[in-house]
Amino acid sequence: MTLYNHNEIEKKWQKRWRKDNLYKTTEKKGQEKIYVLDMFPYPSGEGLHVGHPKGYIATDVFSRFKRMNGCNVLHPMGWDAFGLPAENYAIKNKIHPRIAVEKNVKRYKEQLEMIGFSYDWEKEINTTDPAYYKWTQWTFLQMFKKGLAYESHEPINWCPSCKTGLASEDLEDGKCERCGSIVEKRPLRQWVLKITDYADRLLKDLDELDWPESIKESQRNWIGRSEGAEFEFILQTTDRKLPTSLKVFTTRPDTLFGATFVAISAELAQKWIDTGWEVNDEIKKFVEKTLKKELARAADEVPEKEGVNTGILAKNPANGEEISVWITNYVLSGYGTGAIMAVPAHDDRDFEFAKKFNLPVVEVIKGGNIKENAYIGSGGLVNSGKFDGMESEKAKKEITKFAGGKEKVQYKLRDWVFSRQRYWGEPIPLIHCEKCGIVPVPEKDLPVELPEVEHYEPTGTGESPLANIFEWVNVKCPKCGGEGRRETNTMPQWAGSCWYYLRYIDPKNEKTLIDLKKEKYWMPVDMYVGGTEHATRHLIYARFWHKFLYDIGTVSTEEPFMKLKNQGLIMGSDGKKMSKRFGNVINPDDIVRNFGADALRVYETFMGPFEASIDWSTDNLVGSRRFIERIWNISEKISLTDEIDDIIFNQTIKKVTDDIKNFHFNTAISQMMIFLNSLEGKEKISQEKFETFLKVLAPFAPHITEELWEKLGHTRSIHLEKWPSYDVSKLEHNTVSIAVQINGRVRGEFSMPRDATEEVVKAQALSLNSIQKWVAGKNIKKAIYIKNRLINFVV
RNA sequence: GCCCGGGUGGCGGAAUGGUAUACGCGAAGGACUUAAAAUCCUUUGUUCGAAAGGACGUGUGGGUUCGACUCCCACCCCGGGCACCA
Repeated sequence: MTLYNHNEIEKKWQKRWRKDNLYKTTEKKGQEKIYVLDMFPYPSGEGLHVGHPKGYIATDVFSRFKRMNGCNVLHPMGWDAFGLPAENYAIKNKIHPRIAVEKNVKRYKEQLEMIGFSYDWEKEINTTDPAYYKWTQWTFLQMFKKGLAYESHEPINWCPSCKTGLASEDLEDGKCERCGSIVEKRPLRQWVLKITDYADRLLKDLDELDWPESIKESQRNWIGRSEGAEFEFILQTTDRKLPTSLKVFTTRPDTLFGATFVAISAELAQKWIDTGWEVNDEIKKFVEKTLKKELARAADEVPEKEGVNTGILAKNPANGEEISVWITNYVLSGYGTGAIMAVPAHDDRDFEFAKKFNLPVVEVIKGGNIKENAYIGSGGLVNSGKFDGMESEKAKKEITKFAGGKEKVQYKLRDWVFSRQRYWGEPIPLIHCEKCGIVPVPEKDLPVELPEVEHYEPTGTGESPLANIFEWVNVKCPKCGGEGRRETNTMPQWAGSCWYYLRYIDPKNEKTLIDLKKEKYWMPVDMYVGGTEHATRHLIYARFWHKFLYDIGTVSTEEPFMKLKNQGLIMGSDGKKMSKRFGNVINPDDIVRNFGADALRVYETFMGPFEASIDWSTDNLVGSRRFIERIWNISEKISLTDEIDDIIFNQTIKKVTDDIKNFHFNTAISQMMIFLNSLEGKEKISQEKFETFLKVLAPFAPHITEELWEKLGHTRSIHLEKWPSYDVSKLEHNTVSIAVQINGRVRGEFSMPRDATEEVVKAQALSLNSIQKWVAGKNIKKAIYIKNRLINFVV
C-alpha cells in the first residue's frame, strides 16, 4: 500500500494546473455562461485565517461543478487594496502603503494557491492600479457632470484617530468601524454623492433579487422608507426676517388635530438666526449650547430632552389653533424638514417633552390611556371636528386633503460622504480654479495618479496629506489656463469595489470602462458569495454605482448581483470571533501542511450548513482527513467486477448533484461518506464506478481525485471531465421497510416488496406478534397507509 | 422598542407532515501488534428492567392532526440588523 503524501501530491497538481492554465475562462459558443464571484479580499498584514476561505471554497466547488457541466465559467479573484486598513498598517510598520499592499497581496495569493482554487489568474485585478482607478475616477466625473457629486460643508462624522471624515455607513454604534474610536461631528468641506436620488429604486428593485431575506431586510431598514404627509404651518410673527411658514413631515396625518406645539431642531433655529432673526439671550444660548453638544455627542447617545419656547405661534392647518414653536434637542436636522408637529398624546417623544414642559396633551385617537402614556396605535378619532369617529387609517388621507397637506415619502438614507482626508485612496479628479470654480479633469488626462510622498500620515487639519505636495497640487486650470489647485481629498475605501466585477470581464481594457458586448455576455453576476458585514455598505454602494452606470448606458443590467449567498463565520474554537486579539487564530498554511488542502476543503464544507456560524475544531477536521485517506486506501481494491450497491451509488450521484446546486455541501459530503462506508469490507470495486465517484468528489477534493485519476491511466485532467449522470430507475431498493404504528406510535416493523397494496400490508402488519398484543380485544377504527413507509392503526 | 434568523444526543449537525438523532467528532469495548500509534469491527438520547419490553424525549405551555422537530397561538432564551427617522 502506497502512502498518501498530501504535500507532494497537492504541490504537484497546483504546479501542473498553473502550467496548463487549466482554469482559463472559456467563452465557447452554445454553452451556458455563469459568473461566479467572491467578494474580493482586503489584503491586510495579518494574512488569511481559516475563516476567510470558507466562501472561496464554496464558490470553487460550485465553479468546478459548473465547468464539468459544460458551462463557460468566469471565476476570478483580485484585491481591494485602497483605504484605511492598508494605510494604517503602513503607518504602524513605517513602510509605504504601496509596498505594504504588494507584500500583502503576494502573501494572500500564496495562501490561496495552497488551497487549490480554480481562479483564472489572468483576470486578476487590483483597485490601486492606476489603470484600474482611472475608471473609478472616470465614473466619479460622470456623476459630477450629472450633478450627483456635490460639495458640502455640513457637519459630518469625524474619526479623531483616523483623522478623516466618514460616511454614516462607516459607523458601528457611534464608533469608527475601523479603529473603534468614538466619532465626533465636525463641519468639513467634503464631496458627497447623491445616493438618495436612487433611494426608491434601490428599495424597489430589492424585490427582484435572489438574496437572503435578512440582507434585503437590512437594506430596507437602512433605506428607511416612510409614507406620510407634509403640512405647512403659518407662523404668526411680526419679525419680517423669519419665514412666513414652516413645513413639517409626519407619518401620522390622522393625529393633526392633536398637535399642541411645533418642535424645530437647533440647526434650523441657527439658520433663522443667520438670516436675521432677532432672539433674546436665552434662545441664543440654548441654540449655541445644543449645537455644541451635538457636535461632541457620540452618535448613539440619547440625551435628556431639552427645549426653549421661541414665543412664535404657528397655526395648526387642521383646526386653526395657534400653538407654540419650541427649539428642541430631539428633532433631527438631517431628516425631513428639521421641524415636526408634536402630538404628545400619540408619540412617546413628544409626550415626554410635553410632560417636562407642561404642554397640553390632547387625545385624538381612542384606544389608550393618555394620562399615563402616549398611545401610538390606531383607532377611532375624537376631538377632530368632522372627522370624529373615523378610523385612523382612513383619516390619514382625508385629513391630509382637508388641511392642505400633500402626501410625501421620506427616506432615512443619507447622501454618501465620499471624501477622505487621507493619502491612500483614489484622488478625486477635480481642479479648483479661482475664476472658473470647480473644473473636472479632462478625461484624456485620467488617471490622476496618486503622487509619491515622503509623509503620508494624516494631517488632522481636515486637509489630506496631498495638500502639502505643491508640485502636484498646483496645476493649470484646464478651462482658462490660469492658476488652479487639485482637489486633495481622496475617495473612500468602498469606491473601488463598486464596479470591480465589471473589470474582471476585461481587465486590460484601456479604451472604455467596459466593452458593452463583453459586459452583455457575462453580466449580471450569477452567484455572488461573501459575508453579511457588507449588507449596508458595499452591497448598497455597488448597487447605486451600477444603476448610475446603467443610466448613462455603460452597462446593460439594472442590478449587478442576481443571486447572493452569505457564508457563516468560522469562529475560534473558544466560540469567540477569530482574531489576533483573542489569540484563537488558526492559520490555513498550518492546516494545509499538516492535513492537506483537500482535508481543509472537505472539512469547511462538511462542518455545517453553509450559512451557519460554527466554531472551528481541529478534532473534527480529523474526520475529513480520514475520509480522504480512506479513499486513497480503497483505490487499491479496484478490479473489473464489483460488489458496489447500485442504489447507494446512484443516490450518491443524485444527492451530490442536487446539493451542490443548493449550496448544501455538508449533506453532499455525508452522502459520499455513506457511499464510502458501503464499500468497506467489499473486495471488488469496479474502476468505472470508482471513477464516477472520483468525479463527483473532484470539486471538493481536486488534488487527490486528480492524482488517483492519473493513477488509473488517464492523461487528461479529471477537472475537464463531464459531470456524471445517474440511473433514475436505480434510486430506490425493491424491498422497503414498513413501520407499523398503533395510534401514531411505532410498535413494529417488517419488510415488503415496493408498492405493495394496502390490503397486503395491513394483513402482514396485523399478523405480527408485536402488533397483536396491542390490537387484541380492541376495535380498529381506521388504518392509514402511507405507501412504502408506514401503516398506522387507530384503536 | 421594531424587523429578520435560530434553539434537536457529550459536541458539529441530519430530517420541512410519515420509523427523530443520518454523516462526522468524542467516549467505551474488541481485533491486529511484543507494545503503542494508525487501521478495522461493535456499542453509544435519557430512564425503568436480568431480559423481553415499556415510559420519556427536538427551548416552554397550549392547539390542529390518525400522526408534529416540521403547521397554528402564546411565551422564554440566543445571534444579527435598525433605532429620538416624527
